[in-house]
Amino acid sequence: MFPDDNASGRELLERFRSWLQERHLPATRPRDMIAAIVLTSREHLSVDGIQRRLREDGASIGLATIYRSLDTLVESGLVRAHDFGEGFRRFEPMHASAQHGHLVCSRCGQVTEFSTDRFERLLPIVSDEHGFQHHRHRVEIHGLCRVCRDADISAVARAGRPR
Amino acid sequence: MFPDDNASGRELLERFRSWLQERHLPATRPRDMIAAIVLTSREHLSVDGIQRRLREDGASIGLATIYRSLDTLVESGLVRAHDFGEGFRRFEPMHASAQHGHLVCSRCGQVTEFSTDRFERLLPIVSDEHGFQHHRHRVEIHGLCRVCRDADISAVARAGRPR
DNA sequence: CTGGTTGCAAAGAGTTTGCAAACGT
DNA sequence: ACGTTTGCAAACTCTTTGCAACCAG
Repeated sequence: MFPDDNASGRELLERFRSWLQERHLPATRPRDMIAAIVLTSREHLSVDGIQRRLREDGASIGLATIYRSLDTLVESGLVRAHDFGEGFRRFEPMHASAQHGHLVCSRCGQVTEFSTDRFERLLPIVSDEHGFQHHRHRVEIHGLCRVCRDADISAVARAGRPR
Repeated sequence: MFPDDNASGRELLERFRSWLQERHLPATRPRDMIAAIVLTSREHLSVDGIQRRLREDGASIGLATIYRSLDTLVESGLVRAHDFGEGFRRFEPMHASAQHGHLVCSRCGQVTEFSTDRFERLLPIVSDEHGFQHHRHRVEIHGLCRVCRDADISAVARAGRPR
């Protein structure tokens, strides 16, 4: 799916630092740590997940700071916020990858990306048909990821066994 | 898009009443009013919107009751909950209409449905490719509806005029 | 220095829950 | 009568905001 190294994450981090510099915004430690975690991640992290990683790195940074840094990152255009209907948001670094949809596991919350190439040409057509000015779209498939699906099958098998 | 009468809404309401009866659950006035509002609506109502309509109908029903009735409605399978990333949920009666996507206006919040016929066959394929067990999907287009788009164009024109 | 940032705590929005009183069957 | 539902208020989760202390340029 992606090359195995996270060169693109590092590059995003550099771009964010430049973005701050251009606007004469200070590159503080908390903000940089948060940016590094979000931008080099391959996951769609939640605020909770970010805080957990920060703690793993031995930093204790307030929640408000995380939220405010994420605002800045979104404003810079290098991060996108998603609401998968879980009751909280997740944040995705804008790697060079093209438009994509999301496969969301309803059980473990894991998010996988998939190419929406085949959909791209249809969406503007649909928008036009309804007089809609298309800004962005969202294509999500909710279900069970491979791991949870297999776990489920085993569970069903166990439950079905005669007692 | 739909026939102009709300026959399908009335039928849903009847089905809900039967559903309650089957499980010996009482058909209370608050619950029935909430069901009637949600099931006969062509809109994707929010809890706030439901409460407003209840007040218009001269009823004062607690928020908790609305939430609990919605739980029941969702459980009955006659209503589906949506999270369009607005910070609250909207509820949609499951009219006989086929699978559909949503056009969500980022300015006024209006939601329009569109047929996803052209997508239907692609989604299971994508799921399979990733070992995913497909339960449901979500196709949304966010942008400006016709009304807000036109308002926007006028505003831009005004702003662009030499002063 | 000076303006932006941080951390904390308090506030805010949407939603859920505990409980006694009221209700439907 | 019985179990369910209701309304209220309190609790809860995620997120935002106010403010004094702090830090980067």
